[in-house]
Amino acid sequence: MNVISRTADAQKDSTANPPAHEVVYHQLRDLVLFGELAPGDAVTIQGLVQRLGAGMTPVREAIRRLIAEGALRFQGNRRVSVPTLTFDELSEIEFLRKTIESQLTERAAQRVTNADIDDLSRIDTALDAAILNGDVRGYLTCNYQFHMTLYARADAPILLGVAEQLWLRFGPSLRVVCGRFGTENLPDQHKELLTALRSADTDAATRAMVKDVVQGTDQIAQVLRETA
Amino acid sequence: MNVISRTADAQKDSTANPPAHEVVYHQLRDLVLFGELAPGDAVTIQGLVQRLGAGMTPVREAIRRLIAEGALRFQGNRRVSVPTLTFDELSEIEFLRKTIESQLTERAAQRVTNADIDDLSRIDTALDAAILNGDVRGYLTCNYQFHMTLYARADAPILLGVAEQLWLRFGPSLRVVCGRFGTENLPDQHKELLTALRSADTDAATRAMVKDVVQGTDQIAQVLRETA
DNA sequence: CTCGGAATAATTTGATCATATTCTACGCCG
DNA sequence: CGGCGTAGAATATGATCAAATTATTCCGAG
Repeated sequence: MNVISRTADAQKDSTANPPAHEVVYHQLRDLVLFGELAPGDAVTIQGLVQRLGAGMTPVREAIRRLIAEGALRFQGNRRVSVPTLTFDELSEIEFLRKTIESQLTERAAQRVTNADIDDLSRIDTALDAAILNGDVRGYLTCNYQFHMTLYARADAPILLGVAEQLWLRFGPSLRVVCGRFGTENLPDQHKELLTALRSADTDAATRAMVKDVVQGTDQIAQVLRETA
Repeated sequence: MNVISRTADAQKDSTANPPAHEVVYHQLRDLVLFGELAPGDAVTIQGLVQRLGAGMTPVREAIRRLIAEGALRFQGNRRVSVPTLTFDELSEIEFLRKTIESQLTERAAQRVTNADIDDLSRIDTALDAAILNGDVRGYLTCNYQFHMTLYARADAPILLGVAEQLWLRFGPSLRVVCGRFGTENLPDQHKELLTALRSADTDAATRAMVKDVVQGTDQIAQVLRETA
């Protein structure tokens, strides 16, 4: 039957080893997203070949892909680097995040189940723990996971893709923010958001999300001001 | 002096031959954007190697880049194809285009010079000629050029980049629209837009742009409805 | 004699290609 | 109808070529 072959395929897919360029892409993506690479850092092919123990071709493809997504910047001469945000770019990002992520929150709020909210709660608990321990990497990953888990419920792949791209753009700067302010007073409107979700208050949820976005953007802006 | 060496460099840059992967990228991009490739068409590496007379590596990179931009779709098995839009995706695109392109129009309207408006006028004239002649390719390129020339004045690189990605997503479907309706009654709120720009009426300009977006989206939706 | 600057040499890195390997899909045979 | 083998395309590697930045050296001026 079709069902059997489908199951066989699914099993095969889960067992399938993902292609190298995919693996390298995700590794490099996380490096950018969680601030392992600082703004302005040079990204060389051969450096990544050694760092990740991969071949040249997969590394090349991963870099191209991340350039297309705005996570890396092609400097005209053949050099590639992690972009440094300008004020103007940051305000563009703020505008886009406010419209897109509030839309994602609105749609997600209408679709979340109790199990979803419990998942989000668990992530938020881990996030709090990371803040207490001063675990910057943990904070960044949990925060990202919290937002993306919620947005995944919005059932809007294109909006989600754009949102992911925006996060890639300010990821490196966010790491700098943590280094500057410490993990104590970082934006966390998650409690407010969770209670809004539990009471199915869509408006309150989107308001909380916008607050979270603005707060995060402001902190990055402050660091930019100091650096300049 | 520094000035002299800089000028020499600039001259060298203008003469510089662009790398092959860049050339292939733009060729393939135009193929998608102007509907040379229909939705659902398979995109093979070797097919492009022959069609464009390029090497494998540049073609690979161009394809990856366009996949990252949403212009092509990776089908899980190693196949790549031109995506077919769904209704849900189309409505996401409409939402994003309305917010982003109206924002771009607003910013551009505050910055355009008379020379810019004259440029836009010229493009619009060429567009009208293409419509009269039933020149689909000419219509598509002029229409794209009209919008992007305006948006370039907005001085907002990130917004512009997202807008370009969205155009890549519905480019193939737009070609189908032309094949279905002919070029006669295609969306063209450009006259209204131009007069608004001339009188520096920002609100009227953004209203005209939103109308243009909605009209285009509706026609695609109609074709999708018929195809399904 | 020392210092600054420009031209050039050397090293590093990116771009491209030819080739081997692996995986998918299709067709054939049991 | 299902499993196996083959064909063909995509993936990945390493070598080779080209470009750019860096380092060095040489010359002239102070």
